Amino acid sequence: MREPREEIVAAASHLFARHGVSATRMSDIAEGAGLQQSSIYYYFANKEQILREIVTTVNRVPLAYLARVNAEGGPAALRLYRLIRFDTRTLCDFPYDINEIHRISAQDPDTFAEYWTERQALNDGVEQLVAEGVAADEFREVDPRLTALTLLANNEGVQNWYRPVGDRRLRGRQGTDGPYAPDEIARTMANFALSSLLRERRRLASIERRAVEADTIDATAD
Amino acid sequence: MREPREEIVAAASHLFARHGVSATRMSDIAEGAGLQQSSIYYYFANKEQILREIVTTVNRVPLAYLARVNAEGGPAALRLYRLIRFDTRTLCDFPYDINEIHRISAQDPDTFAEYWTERQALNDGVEQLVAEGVAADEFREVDPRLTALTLLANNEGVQNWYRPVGDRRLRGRQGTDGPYAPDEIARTMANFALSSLLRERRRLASIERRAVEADTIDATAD
DNA sequence: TGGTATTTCGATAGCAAGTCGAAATTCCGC
DNA sequence: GCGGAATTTCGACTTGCTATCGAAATACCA
Repeated sequence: MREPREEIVAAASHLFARHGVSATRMSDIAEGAGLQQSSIYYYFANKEQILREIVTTVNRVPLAYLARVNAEGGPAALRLYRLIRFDTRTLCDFPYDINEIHRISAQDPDTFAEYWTERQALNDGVEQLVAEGVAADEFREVDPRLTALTLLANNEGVQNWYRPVGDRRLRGRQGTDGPYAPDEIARTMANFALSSLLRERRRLASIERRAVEADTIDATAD
Repeated sequence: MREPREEIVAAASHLFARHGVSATRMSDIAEGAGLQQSSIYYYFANKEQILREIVTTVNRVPLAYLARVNAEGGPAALRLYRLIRFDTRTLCDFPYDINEIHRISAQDPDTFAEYWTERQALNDGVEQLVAEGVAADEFREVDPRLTALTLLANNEGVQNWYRPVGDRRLRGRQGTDGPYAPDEIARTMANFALSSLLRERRRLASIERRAVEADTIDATAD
C-alpha cells in the first residue's frame, strides 16, 4: 500500500483525466483513495492543491525535450520541427484537458506559479528558436514573440477536437470519427508550421527525414 | 424596462464574459437582472440553458461571413485568407472563453445541439475551401479534413493567451504585455496558414492586398 | 508499556443550485 | 373599474458539495 498522499494524487489524476477537474468531487477522490471525504483535507487544503501537484511538472517534459534537442544541435528549423512534433504528440496523449487546466490555473496564479513559470520558459524557448531561425535566414521575417505564442497555442488547440470528452471524442466530421494517430497529427502540425516559416520550403523534406531519424534513434537508445 | 428574460440574458452575458461561466452564481445573475435568485428558474431551468441562449448563434457570424465570401467569389486561397482573418479577429474580441464554452457544451451535447451543428457546418465550410484549393492546385496536397480541424483550432487557440482572464490578460512574454491588436494577430494567423498552404507563396502578397481591399470596402459599404 | 505525535473520522457549518407552494401582480372580459 | 384567471415573483426549504473541527483511532518511540 502506497502513502495515502500518493493514493489521493493517483485517484485524482484518474478522475480529472476521465471527467475533468470541476466534475470531480472530493468524495470521489476520497473513495478512489480509500479514505473518507474529510481525510483528504489532512493532505490537501482543496482541489486546486491536488491539481497543482499533478500539473506543476507538465511543462518539464517538453522543456526537457527542448533542452535535449538544443544540445543535439542542428539548424533551428530542424529543432523547431522536432519540438512541435513532440509537443503535439504529447498533448494528444495528454490525459487532462489542458484548456481546463489553463483556465483554473489562470484564476489562481499563486497556487500555480510554478506551472506558469515553466510554461513561460517553454514559450521563451520557442521564441528563441524562431528568432534564431530568422537570424540565420532559415525563416522568413516573422515576429518571434507572436509566432511563439501562436505555435504553442496551435498545439494546445489540437486537444479541442482530438481529446476524448467523457468517453467519446469530438467529431472531426459528422460520423466519420478521425482515424488520425497522434504522430500523424503531430507531423502535420510541425509540417504546417515549418512549411509556413521556412524561406526555402524544399528543405522541409530533408528536415522531416532528419527529425524522424533523430527521434527514432533516441527512442531505441533510451 | 426590458423583458425579464432579456435582462437575465444580458446580465448573464456580462458576468460570463467577465468572470467565466462556472464562477458566475445564479444569484449574481439574478441581482444583475433585478430579480431574486429563485425567480431566474421561472425563465431558465439552469445556467446551461442561459448559456445556450447566448451561444447558439455565435457560429452564425463566421458562417454568414463565409457565405458572403463564397458568394463574392475569388480563388480559394483568398477566401480562406479572409475567413481566417475574420474568424481570428472575431475570436480576439469575443468576450467569452470559447474553450470553456466548448468544454461545457461538450459535456451536455443535447442542450447545445444547435451550437454543435453550426460549429460543424463551419468546419465543413473550411474543409470545403481547403479541398477546393487543393483541387485547383492553389494549395499543396494536404488532408482537407485534418487541415480544417487544425485551422479552426488554431484560431480558437489564440484566446488562450490573448483573452483577458478576470481583468488581466495572460502575458505574451514576462512583463511586456502583448501590444498586439486583434487585426494584427488575425492577419498573422491568416498569413501563417496561407503561407503554409499555398504552392506559390509569392501569391500571398496579392491575396493580402485583395483581402484588405475587399473587407475595407465592405466595412464602408455597410 | 505508556505517552506523544500522526492520521482518520463523523458531525456539522456554510454556500450555491434547484424546487415548491403561496403571495403578488398583470391581464382581460364584462 | 371589477372580479376571476393566468402569469410572475418570491421566500422557505431541500439537496449536494466544500471545508472545518474536535475527538477517536492508530502509529511511533523511549
